[in-house]
Amino acid sequence: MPERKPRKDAARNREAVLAAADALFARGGSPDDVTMADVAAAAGVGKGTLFRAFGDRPGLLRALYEARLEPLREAVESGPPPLGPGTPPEQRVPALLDAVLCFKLDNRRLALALEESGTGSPYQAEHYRHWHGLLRAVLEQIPGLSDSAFTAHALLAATRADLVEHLAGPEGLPRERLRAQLADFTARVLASGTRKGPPSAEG
Amino acid sequence: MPERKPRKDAARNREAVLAAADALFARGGSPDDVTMADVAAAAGVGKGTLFRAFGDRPGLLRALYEARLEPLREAVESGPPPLGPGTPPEQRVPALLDAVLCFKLDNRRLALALEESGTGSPYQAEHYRHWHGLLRAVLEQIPGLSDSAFTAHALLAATRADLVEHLAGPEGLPRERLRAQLADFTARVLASGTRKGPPSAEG
DNA sequence: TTACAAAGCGGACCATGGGTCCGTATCGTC
DNA sequence: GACGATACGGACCCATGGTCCGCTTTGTAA
Repeated sequence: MPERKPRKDAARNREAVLAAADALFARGGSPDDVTMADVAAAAGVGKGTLFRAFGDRPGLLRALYEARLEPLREAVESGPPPLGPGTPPEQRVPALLDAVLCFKLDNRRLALALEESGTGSPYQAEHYRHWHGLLRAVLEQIPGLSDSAFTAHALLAATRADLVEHLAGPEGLPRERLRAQLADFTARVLASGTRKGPPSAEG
Repeated sequence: MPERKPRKDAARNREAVLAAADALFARGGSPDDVTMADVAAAAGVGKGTLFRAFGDRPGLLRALYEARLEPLREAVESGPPPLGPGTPPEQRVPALLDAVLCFKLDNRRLALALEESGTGSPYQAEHYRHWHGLLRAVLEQIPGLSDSAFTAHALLAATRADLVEHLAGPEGLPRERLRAQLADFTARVLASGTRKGPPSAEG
């Protein structure tokens, strides 16, 4: 089932919808002020088209999110340090968390929309499992840390979209300050496992 | 405005609604399978009554939650150690987090319903601010910890209802194991501060 | 006990937004 | 150019939160 390619009008419409949705979510305001009808109208297509292309609202959000996430995913899977695979765990963990945080800062409304409008728990989502699995694996390589799975959950929880939104905007902490605080927190969690010298808290 | 007391049928109905909602949410299944109409029907009252008493859905959830939370709040505000005020911060922080975790374990569906069906972000909720403020104040008394506010957020994030639900059930980690993991994580966060000066890159 | 206003009741009703359906238009192939 | 497959689009459906208002209950005061 090598999924035969879509017709070209279908492809065009798909792109139009993604672009429109992107623009709408970018505009400030609560994510669920953006209705599916709004998106369809902004894209210049009918609701039927929208739903056929993405299945349902979470599907659209997911598609958007994945698209935005792609570069980061690539950087993590096959990029240079400190994100890429060739990085010592002690540096890679904070780098990963910082990257996630920055991503959520850069895509606040979208991340928010996805987490709150998701099909049930965000923890079911494929992309969460991906990040959690990765982080867990890296944590596992750091000696002196037990419960990598839980630690990964707990660290990722500190980057949840609604928390980030609460802290960062509007009129909240500046970006760099938030990054520093997360880095500090991460360092504390990692430091306690390793007995020896300071892990050079800088990423 | 010394809010004159409600009529007794109103009081009775309010209780009936709370009891019914409690029972309905306790029954397994997704929290939003429980509609307001369901609650009204189960309580044997009309929808109008329900909405007059609680304003809206989040209002009902909040009322239920607060009621359940009351004993814990009391234990924290004026109970004996390790929850009460007379406890050294190093012991009180883990005790508080453990209490929150246990509470969410004991009231999973309800906590879930509240967090996901809340009016926007859970971080706006009065009860969150309460816990955060308290935890932050206690953390502040521990030397060597910077960014108490962020630390409090991050620690509380590890007890979020959907994460707890994801980990604990169904067929998940047993209660004691989860508690142990959270305790361990908390200890790691606290331990790292007491060793030396602040390693942070930003103050 | 009766009278009567204020408080409360309840369920028909409304608005909104996600999701479906199907007659019509477009595509792409022969 | 013709014809089947694919896609379009917006009218339509329906669940659910929330409102409205004529009727009932309660509490009080004569």
